[in-house]
Amino acid sequence: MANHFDRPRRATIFDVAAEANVSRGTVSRVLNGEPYVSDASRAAIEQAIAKVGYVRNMAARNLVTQSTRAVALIVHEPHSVFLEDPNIGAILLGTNDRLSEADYQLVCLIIGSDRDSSRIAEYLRGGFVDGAIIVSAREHDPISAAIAQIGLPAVFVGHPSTEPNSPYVGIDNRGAARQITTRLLDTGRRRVGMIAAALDRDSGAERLAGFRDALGDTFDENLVVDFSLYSRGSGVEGMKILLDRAPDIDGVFASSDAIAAGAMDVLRERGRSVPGDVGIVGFDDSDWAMRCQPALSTVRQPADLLGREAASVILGLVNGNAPEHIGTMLPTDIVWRESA
Amino acid sequence: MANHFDRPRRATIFDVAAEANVSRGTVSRVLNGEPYVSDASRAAIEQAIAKVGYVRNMAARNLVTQSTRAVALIVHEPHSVFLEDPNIGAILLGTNDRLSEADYQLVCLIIGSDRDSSRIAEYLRGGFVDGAIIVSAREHDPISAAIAQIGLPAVFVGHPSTEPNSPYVGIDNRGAARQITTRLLDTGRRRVGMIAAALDRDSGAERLAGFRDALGDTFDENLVVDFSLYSRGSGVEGMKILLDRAPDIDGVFASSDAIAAGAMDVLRERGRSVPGDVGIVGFDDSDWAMRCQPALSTVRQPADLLGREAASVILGLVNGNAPEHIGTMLPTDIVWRESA
DNA sequence: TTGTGATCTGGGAACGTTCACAGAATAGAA
DNA sequence: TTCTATTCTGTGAACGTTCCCAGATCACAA
Repeated sequence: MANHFDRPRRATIFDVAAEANVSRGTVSRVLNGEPYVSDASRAAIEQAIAKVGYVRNMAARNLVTQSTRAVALIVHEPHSVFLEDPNIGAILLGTNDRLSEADYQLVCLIIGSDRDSSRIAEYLRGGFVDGAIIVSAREHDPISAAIAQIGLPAVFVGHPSTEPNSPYVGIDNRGAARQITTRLLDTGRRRVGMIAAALDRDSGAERLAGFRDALGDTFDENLVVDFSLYSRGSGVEGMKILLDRAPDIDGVFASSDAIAAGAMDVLRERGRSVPGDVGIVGFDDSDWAMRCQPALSTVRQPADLLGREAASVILGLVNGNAPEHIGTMLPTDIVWRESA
Repeated sequence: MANHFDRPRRATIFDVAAEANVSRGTVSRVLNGEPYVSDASRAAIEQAIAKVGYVRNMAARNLVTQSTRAVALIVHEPHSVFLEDPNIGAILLGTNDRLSEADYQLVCLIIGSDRDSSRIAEYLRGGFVDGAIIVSAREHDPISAAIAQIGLPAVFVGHPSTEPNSPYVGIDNRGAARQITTRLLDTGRRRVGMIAAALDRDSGAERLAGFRDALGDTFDENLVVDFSLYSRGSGVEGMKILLDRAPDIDGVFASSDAIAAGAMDVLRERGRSVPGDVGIVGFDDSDWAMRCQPALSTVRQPADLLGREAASVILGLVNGNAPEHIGTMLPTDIVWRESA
C-alpha cells in the first residue's frame, strides 16, 4: 500500500505541454505522428518529453480509442500437456512473429484450472485486448462462450465442432490420418490398430475418423484404444493393451509422436522389432520423431504457420475485414522414415 | 475500420444505473462489493447488469485506480531455446498458479527478436501490468533498463550480475555444480571435462565457476568447451571436441540435461560405455534425464517453485511490501542415477 | 418529540488521453 | 493592401470508471 508514496507521480501530457510551452493538443499530435506541427514545436516537445521522462498512459489512450494493439493467445491445457506438447510452443512463436510485424503485442494467457477460466474471461471482457486466438479449445469451452458474449474478434486454431461458425485455421487431421494409415496398409500391414487420444478435441476425434476412413470394412473397434492425453504415457499403456488384445498386430497409428515413442518402447521391451514385426506411424513431426529409434514416420504439422495464419486472420478481423472464408486449412506432409 | 459500426456500443455503468433506477455511484459500490448498499438496490442492480449485459471497462477502471491486477512474465529467448528449454514451461506454470491464487492475471510476453524488445518496453511503459517477472535475462538486457526507467516493480528469475540490486529468486548454480562435480571426482574420475553453455547468463557462468571450484588445482582449461545454447546440439559438438582433445577423458559435467543427452549419443557412437568408460552428469532433471540410456545423474532444479516464488515476491512488491531479502535461493537436489 | 448515530444514495471531480472544431498565424496571389 | 488557402495551435467534450463528500433516510433511545 506504500506504492503511492514510493513511486513518483508519472509525468502526463500536461507536464510535457507546460515544459514545451504548447498545448496538450499539440503534444498529442506529435505523439501520434500527425502532420501540421511546426518544426519548432516538434523539437521543443521532443525535448520536453525526454526531460520530464514522459511515457504515454495507455489506459487513458485505450479508454478513448477503444483499442489496445494487443491480441490474446489463449492456451487451454492441463499443466502436463502444456509442457509436453510440441505444437503449442511453435504456434505461439509463429503468432508472435506475425503480430510483431504488424506492431501488435501478443499476450499469452494460460488456462490451467477452472479458476483461471473465469479470471481470463474477466480479463478479456475488460478490454485489455482487441482480439483473441484460441488454441486447443475443447468442445463446450467456457471461454468460447465468454468471447461470443462480448463480441470479441476471435479465431480458433483447430475447429471445434461446437464452434461451427467461428473463423479457424487448422490442418486436415482427418485426411492426413487417412493418408498415413493407407500407406501403412499399402506396405502390407494387415492387423492395424490405433492409439487414439484427446477425443474431446477436434484433432483427436478427426484423426480417429481418418483412421476409420482408411480401414473401411476392415476397421476393428477392438484395435482402437483411446486416452485423454497425447502423451508418451498414453502410448505405453495403449500399446500394452493392444498387444494383449491382438498379439498378431503388425501396424499401429499413434495419434501423436509422443504416443508413438511410448508404444515403441513397449514393443522393444516385448522383443518386437520395428518396423520388422510392427510398423508404426505418428503425428506431429516433433522432436520425438527424430529421437525415436528407429526414426518415426509421421505427419508434419506446420505449427508455426498455423500460428502465423491465425495471427493474420485476427489482424484482419480486428481491422474490420471479414475473412474471405471462415476456415483456412494448411497442408500437411507425410514424412517417411524408418518406423514404417 | 468497420468495427465501430459492426459492434454494438457496450453498456456502461450509466445504462445499468438507469435500468435499476439508482445512481452510478451505487452501481459502482455493488460492482466493487462495498457495504452500505440496500438489499433492494443490490438486487435491482444485479438484475439490471444481467439485463443490459454490462461488463466493466477495465481501461476506465485502470485509469482511475492506476492498477491492473496483471503481472507480466517476460521470456527472453531465441525461438529454438524457447521450444527446447524444459524449465521455462515449468516456471511459467508455477507463476501462473501463484498469481491465480491471488486473483492476478499472468501476461506472458516473448522476446524473440530485437524488434520485440522495444515493443515490449512500450507495452510495459503503457501501464498494462503492475509488475514484471523476468526470466532468463542476459547481462545488459535492454528490457531491464526500460523497467528500471519506469520504476515498474520487477523480480528476476536468476541473478544477472548486471542487476545486483534487483530482487531475484534463483538456485545456487555454483554450489550445485560444485557438488555434482565433486561426487564425480569422489567416484574415481580423474580426467573430468565440462561442456559449458550460455556463459552470458548467470546460470551458465556460475555452473562453470562451480565446476572450477570443485576441481581446484586440477582444473584444466583445455577440458572446457562452451556454446551459446543449452541444447542437445551443443552436447554433440562439445563431446566430439573433448574426445579429440583428451581421448582419455573419463568424466563430463554437462551444463544441461539436453547437452548431456547429446554427449551420450556421441559417446555411444564412438563405442565408449557410460558410466563404464565415461561418467556423465547433467543439470535440470528434465525429461531428457529419464529418457537417456542409461538414465542421467543430474541436479534437480525446482523450476515450478522458482515460478511460484517469483510470483510471491512480485505480489509483495506490487502491494508495497519491500522483500525481506533481495534474493531468495531455492534448494536443489542431486539425483544419482546410472550415468555416473 | 427530538436527537443521534448508522446506513444508504447521488453527483461533482478526477484519472490522462484523443478528437473535432474553431480560430490564429502565415504565405502567396490578386 | 487585401483576400484566400494553407498550416498550425488551443480548448471543450468525451471515454467509463472510482473516490469522496454531502445530504437523505432510517432506527432507536432519551
